[in-house]
Amino acid sequence: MKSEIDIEFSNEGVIHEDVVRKALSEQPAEELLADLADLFKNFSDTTRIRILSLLISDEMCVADITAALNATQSAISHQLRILKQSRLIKSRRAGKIVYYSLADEHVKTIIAMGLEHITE
Amino acid sequence: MKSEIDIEFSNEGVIHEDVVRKALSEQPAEELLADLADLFKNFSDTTRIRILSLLISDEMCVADITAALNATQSAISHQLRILKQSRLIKSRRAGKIVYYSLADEHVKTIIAMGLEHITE
DNA sequence: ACAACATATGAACAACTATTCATAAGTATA
DNA sequence: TATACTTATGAATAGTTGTTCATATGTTGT
Repeated sequence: MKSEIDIEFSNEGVIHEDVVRKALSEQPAEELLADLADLFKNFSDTTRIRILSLLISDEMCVADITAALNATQSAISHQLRILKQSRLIKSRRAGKIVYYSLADEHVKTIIAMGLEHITE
Repeated sequence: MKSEIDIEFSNEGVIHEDVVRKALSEQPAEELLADLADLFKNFSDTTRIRILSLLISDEMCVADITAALNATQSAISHQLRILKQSRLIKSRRAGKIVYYSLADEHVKTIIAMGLEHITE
């Protein structure tokens, strides 16, 4: 009997079965890849990446972000919500004002990584 | 006269002018951020990230990718075109078969980076 | 030249997304 | 509590995007 793990895929039209089998066995779990796509979705919109880029400098309140990006308060607020739900940013309230900041260092690293790729 | 660089932003509603000024002065160019968003767009779709993840293991032909991902040949082909236009992958032809592979190491690094963020 | 096979591409459609507009919710101060 | 101010949110809309279907292009062998 075989000691190999059984990898499932439709054999239909496969040309190099060994390559497919190997690649699939080395793949991260399907769910991880979905989460990964969701993570990168946050960086795939100009408004959101501009917000994140601003927050690398310092924490900022909604009004300041809005002015800095020359956008609508509503648009910024909507995007902040998305970023917060993805746990990339966090917020703290001081009276009427809500300050947003990066949730951890990863955002910095990912953006730096991307910039490196582009400006090489 | 002032020796500072003049940063433009609508003063409307600004609360902490110094913070806005500082953040804006540290920002990458507008165009760079747009390119960055475009780069991450490639990783923000499950099909595309699954393709990239497969290609980390080895170069693969369209038929094999199609089978491995249990998708349509057309869908894969369309996404391969997008990835190629973004210069994340390259292709070589051997007869009827076209093999795709990662264009450079950055893809690996970016995916690894993302996985690290998720699985921490 | 023809048949068989691998890949690419254009058009159409459904699903998703970002913005706007109007308004609500939360907070401070008079 | 009335007002002004900051932020959040729901609905509507316009624009974008991924997949499918049909078909074209390119390649090999007969």
